Amino acid sequence: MIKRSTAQDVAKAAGVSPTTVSFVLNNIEGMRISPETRDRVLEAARTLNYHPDSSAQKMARGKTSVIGLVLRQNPEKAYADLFIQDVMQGISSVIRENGYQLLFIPLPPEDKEKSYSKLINERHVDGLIVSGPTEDDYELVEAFNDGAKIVLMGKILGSHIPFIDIDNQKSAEMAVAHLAALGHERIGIITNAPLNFASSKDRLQGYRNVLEKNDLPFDEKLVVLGDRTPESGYLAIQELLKVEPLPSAVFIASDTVALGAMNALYENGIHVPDDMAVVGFDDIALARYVIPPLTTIHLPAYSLGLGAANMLIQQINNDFKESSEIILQTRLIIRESSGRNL
Amino acid sequence: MIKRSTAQDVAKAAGVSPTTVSFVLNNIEGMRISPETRDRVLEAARTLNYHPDSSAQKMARGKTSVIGLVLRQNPEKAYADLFIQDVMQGISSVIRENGYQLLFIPLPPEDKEKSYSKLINERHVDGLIVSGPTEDDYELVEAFNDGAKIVLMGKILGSHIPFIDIDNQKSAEMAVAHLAALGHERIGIITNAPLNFASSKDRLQGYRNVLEKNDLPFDEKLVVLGDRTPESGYLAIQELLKVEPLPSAVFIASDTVALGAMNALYENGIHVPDDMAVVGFDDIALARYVIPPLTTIHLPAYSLGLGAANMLIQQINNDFKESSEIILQTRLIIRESSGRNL
DNA sequence: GCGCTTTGCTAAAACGCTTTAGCAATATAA
DNA sequence: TTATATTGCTAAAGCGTTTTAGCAAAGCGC
Repeated sequence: MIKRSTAQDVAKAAGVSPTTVSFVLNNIEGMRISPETRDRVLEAARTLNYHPDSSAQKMARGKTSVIGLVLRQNPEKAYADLFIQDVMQGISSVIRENGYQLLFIPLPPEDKEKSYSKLINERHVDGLIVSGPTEDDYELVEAFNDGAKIVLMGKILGSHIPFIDIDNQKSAEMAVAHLAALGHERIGIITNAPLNFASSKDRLQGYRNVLEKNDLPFDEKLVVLGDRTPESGYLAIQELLKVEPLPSAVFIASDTVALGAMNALYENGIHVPDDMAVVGFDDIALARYVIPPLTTIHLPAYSLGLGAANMLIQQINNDFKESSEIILQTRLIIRESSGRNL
Repeated sequence: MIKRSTAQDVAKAAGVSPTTVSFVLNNIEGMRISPETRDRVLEAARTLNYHPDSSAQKMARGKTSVIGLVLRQNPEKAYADLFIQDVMQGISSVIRENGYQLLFIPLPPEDKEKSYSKLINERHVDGLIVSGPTEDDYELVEAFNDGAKIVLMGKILGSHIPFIDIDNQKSAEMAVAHLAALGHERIGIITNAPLNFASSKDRLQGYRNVLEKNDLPFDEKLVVLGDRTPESGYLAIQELLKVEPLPSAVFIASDTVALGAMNALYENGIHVPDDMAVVGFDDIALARYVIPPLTTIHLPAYSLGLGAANMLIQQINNDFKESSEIILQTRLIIRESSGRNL
């Protein structure tokens, strides 16, 4: 194993001090370095294949240049929810630009041992983007109050943690209103996740609002909980199929869950949209390729990631340009799974 | 912002030296610490909410406890290939157990600026799992020869880098042989990725082998390149539909690509499997939920991730139990998309 | 009471960088 | 010519750990 070369080595090779090496390599302004010296250092660094040790830099500079994306889910499910992929793309794009790296952190909700402060205190990360926080994440609030740099995707009521989110309630209303407008009077719902997630609760509320506005009765039996995976949708829709009388449409508050549900419908010989209209939520990349293509709510996942990363970096730099509470617009994408007027 | 507490602070609070703090907290054997002192240190650490600074530990210990998963793809596509999700799960499970963390590193093939050695030399990571290396990744070989700890998922011919892989050629043979056995005589192929990826090339070779074995002619027009995404499949299948005479079956060497292709078939009113039989590759979680459910080659993605992580950790510890070349078994999963005998 | 071992702890160096303060040499101004 | 500014660099401290070497006190055998 060839030994890594250090700033010392470069300094010696170039006949200067490590200080000068640091100045040259970091392009420090205001430090006068003659062009010849600069070239010599650069040359030495290149021939020695020098790369500064990031840990040493962290120590010296007091920052890590790593930001963490924490997914408040089991590791098994963390990667299952497809919309997170677009989010990651958005985050990646700004992060790279600013010289940060992304650390991926699945953090199961039941993991209660001071995980956030651990993450931050151990200086693994400069800041955190937390996706899908639960409603009662006291530890997160505490960490933020202790000075941790945090941006939420979603929100925690009553906290002052900056967040970027969509209007889940209004978006769900759009989805269900579409179904109602098509003439459906008995509409089921499969939630995206358990109800301790704010997004689930809000989407369910949106569903109820539309029923009320259209004088449709609310039937608890038509509410089934999903849990982010196709599997959960596959199971959930079976529950719905047991209900009498059968709904003619279902709003599934997650495309990923909807994929599983649609398969179960197919297996049961129930045709979408003729026998059962379906509207999803998220507009994952695959939604357009499902058979039949899925009517859904377009959630600007890429922008969500982009915005969150921007907010976080601003926060880290104590440089607040934008508002610390951003709500992004969604829109209804009508494809085939919702069918036509009854 | 409440100041982070350091080992110094704990030492002072417990009335001992930082050395003792370190001994207690790391449970160093052979160092005699009285139970009372130990308790005092532990107590102080708890009340001060002490967490060791990971960078400082890295410096002192010379290791980072982070391993990198590098995806040899554009960041845009890195998350699109769904099978990688299962791989990540497998990796995560061993990594957690061993106290490592996962750093996610999309590394575009065109990114030629010494990226691997940069990663390793900057000490961001202790080791690397490289997914889908291209055939001619000299830099990777060089990094390995320089002592970097690397495990490949896939392989590079002629290098001695440990790898874990499947037999792509044989697996593709299974897929195409299934189609041939059903009576198809004109079978197309959409590759999973461009042909500079070893897996693509091998799968194509498997396809050719079966044609030959069954005395079926090889027609270049029936070979279209996919590129890991549903979009690429959507486009690729249209190429195939222009060919005269039309194939009656197609082997799509990636389920993710197949999803897009199947949608295009649907849009063109071509029924799967009656008008066109389809066999995929990977057996992503969704394959079972596609309509119609996808016949495919089950690739043990989880085990792949698990095995790779294990091999890497052994390599890091210079503790070679298992072989450094592992081939995992695949199997054909027959669902509906391949249909019945013609 | 003398040497020897064991116990329980600590001092100090090391890891590889950044950054502040400052110094010598040269250039400029008066 | 002397005072002052500028240029081009470096010494050394500091970041928060781990770890090696070693020291004082206590215990033990004789």
